[in-house]
Amino acid sequence: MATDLCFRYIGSKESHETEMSMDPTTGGVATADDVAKRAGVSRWTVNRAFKPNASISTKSRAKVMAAAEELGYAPDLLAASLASDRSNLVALLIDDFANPHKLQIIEQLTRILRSHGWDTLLVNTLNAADTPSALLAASQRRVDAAVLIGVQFNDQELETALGARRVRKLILFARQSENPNTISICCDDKAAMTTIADYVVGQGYKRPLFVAGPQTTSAHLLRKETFLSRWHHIHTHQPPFVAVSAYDPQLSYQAVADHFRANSDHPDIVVCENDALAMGAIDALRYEFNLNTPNDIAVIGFDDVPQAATPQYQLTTYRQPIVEMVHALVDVLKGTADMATLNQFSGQLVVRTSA
Amino acid sequence: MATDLCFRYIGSKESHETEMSMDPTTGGVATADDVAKRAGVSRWTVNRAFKPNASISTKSRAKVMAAAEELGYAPDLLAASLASDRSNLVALLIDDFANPHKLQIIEQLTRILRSHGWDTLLVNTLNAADTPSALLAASQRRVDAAVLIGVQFNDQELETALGARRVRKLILFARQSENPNTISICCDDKAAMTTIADYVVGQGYKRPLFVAGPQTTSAHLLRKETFLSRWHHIHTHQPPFVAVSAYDPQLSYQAVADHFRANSDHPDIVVCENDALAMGAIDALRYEFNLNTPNDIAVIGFDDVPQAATPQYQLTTYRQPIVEMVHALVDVLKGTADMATLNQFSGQLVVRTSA
DNA sequence: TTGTAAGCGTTATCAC
DNA sequence: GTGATAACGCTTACAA
Repeated sequence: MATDLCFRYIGSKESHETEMSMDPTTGGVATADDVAKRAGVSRWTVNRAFKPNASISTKSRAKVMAAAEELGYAPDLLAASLASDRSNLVALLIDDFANPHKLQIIEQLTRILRSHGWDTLLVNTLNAADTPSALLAASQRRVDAAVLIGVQFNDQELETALGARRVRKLILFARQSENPNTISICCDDKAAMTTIADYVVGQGYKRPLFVAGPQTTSAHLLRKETFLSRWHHIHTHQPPFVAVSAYDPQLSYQAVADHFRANSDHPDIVVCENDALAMGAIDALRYEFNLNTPNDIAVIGFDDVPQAATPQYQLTTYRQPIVEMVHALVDVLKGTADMATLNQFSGQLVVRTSA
Repeated sequence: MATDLCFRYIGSKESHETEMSMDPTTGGVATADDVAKRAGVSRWTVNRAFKPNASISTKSRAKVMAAAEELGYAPDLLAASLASDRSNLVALLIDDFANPHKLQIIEQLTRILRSHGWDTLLVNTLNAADTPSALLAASQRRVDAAVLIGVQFNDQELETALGARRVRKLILFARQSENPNTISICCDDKAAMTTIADYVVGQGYKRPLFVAGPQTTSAHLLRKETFLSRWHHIHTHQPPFVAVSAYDPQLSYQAVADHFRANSDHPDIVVCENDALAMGAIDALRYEFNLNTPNDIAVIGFDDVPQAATPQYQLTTYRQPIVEMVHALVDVLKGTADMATLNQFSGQLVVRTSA
């Protein structure tokens, strides 16, 4: 039920101290009407002047732009959204600021969306139960789409939240989902993880340990399953794995340390679901057991976060084509995307010295 | 001039594939009018029902809420903003996603603002010249305030951008500025750095090297100046320093390495303007000169980012009271802030093993 | 406590 | 190519 969702409202007027300056000639902010009057044209013409390919004479446009410049006019996107039913606003839902990869995504997403005319509403979702509420908040701003970046959510709740209000497009970025109401923009995780598994086999490692992240039902990575089944396919046995409840290096540190303490037959390689976990693993091995990569043990990650390239990690990892994926998101927003290839991106293995 | 600013507009209608479900009874999304009709009250009463302390009978409110629930109604914040001239939207301008401290700020800011009813527009400003354009974009969304997090900007351009459009409040977060049009919410940098300087002196270090960030004119930290003058005050000589063009560990790595190679009389402590620089410095010392903290050399930072606590850094640093500062921001937004204390926050020295 | 009417600044439609 | 007029969904008086 949507009963417990927290509605946003806009409160009553309050005193505004430290207001910024406004145009004194109009007593407020210039509107298209002001510009129209000054330029001696209709409001609609002013409007047209601000549209890239509207049918308007260059002379009219010049007049309008000159008047707009003098008045400091810029179109009000709020009013435009209200009238047009499109906001050029995208909500970004994110629940984990500790994972450097999410940040790379945010950075590219905000940058590229802005260059294409979309603004970004950043919504910090606290946990899976909070996602519907965040989605509702976004819908109240009439976002053109909501993009979930590895956000934990519950299909059932999502369904309710979606049905209740309009969220035009629900996009899962860098995650796969079978939910038919969502659009996934992601790598072919199976292919990627198979590449890694084959690399591990090819390098002659024999005793892998897999470190997995949260085992969610809704938007999972297929990385663990793929690696384990691929390994099983080749070596006819399933390697051990540990799973942590968040992509947090500290949790990985702890889990790996625990595993090594509990098992005397140490792995020769630790394969991690992503770099955040891999970095925690490397730290644990180094500071708890004095095992260093690559001499004593190997570690492999996924994502190629900036820290992966630093001297203390030199992490072998898999890089997703984030920029391409964001461009695909822009296509989705424009409605020009090829839906068939959206979850088929492929990246590349970046071989450093850790494995 | 504002001539080169890039105006946003909202383009013409396009086909919407993959649309989400809408309420079939109305053929679209429920409005306050629909709810009013269903509940048998006026639109205004519906409105009141969604305001926390409006004068409305509990019976009316219950009727309205029941109807709203059935129809899946939630107030449209776009229309509300347009009508009320307040958006409950805050723009967050950020230009550096590599600095972990910025991320801590983003996380707290988005979380706390949301819990107080404000949504966050995240604007990725590419560089100092881009800030006015970002500010304009924000103003076109009628944001209640723009918050700059350590964004590089040029006072002159800012002035023009502000004059041209309404940005009600321009807030500098974790930065000081003399610009009278801005509100600074920050630590008392002088007091903080004096604490650090006195600690360094007290621990008996004799030959500090200071690593500073970009030397901007508009929103500077007083850290370098404070440390150098404090040291001069005590030891009657000014220690050497290096400055890098961004708070990037890699740049710090390079600058520190260069300094150590160029000067044979090595420092006994490296004092850094923040943790990002400090981590780069530690890496450089370790991997270029095999100098480890704290035995061979000491390093001290500022910010207490999460990585500062990891085993490879164990960084002594200064923690700012981010959460308190964000609450102060909320007060500023509400108009209830005590403007006199906004740039007087004080944090605490976190002593670990690096110095 | 509740209802009515007039905006808010755009876009969409359709004439000219 | 250009201009009137009606939405868009809400808030803000003010009246009942």
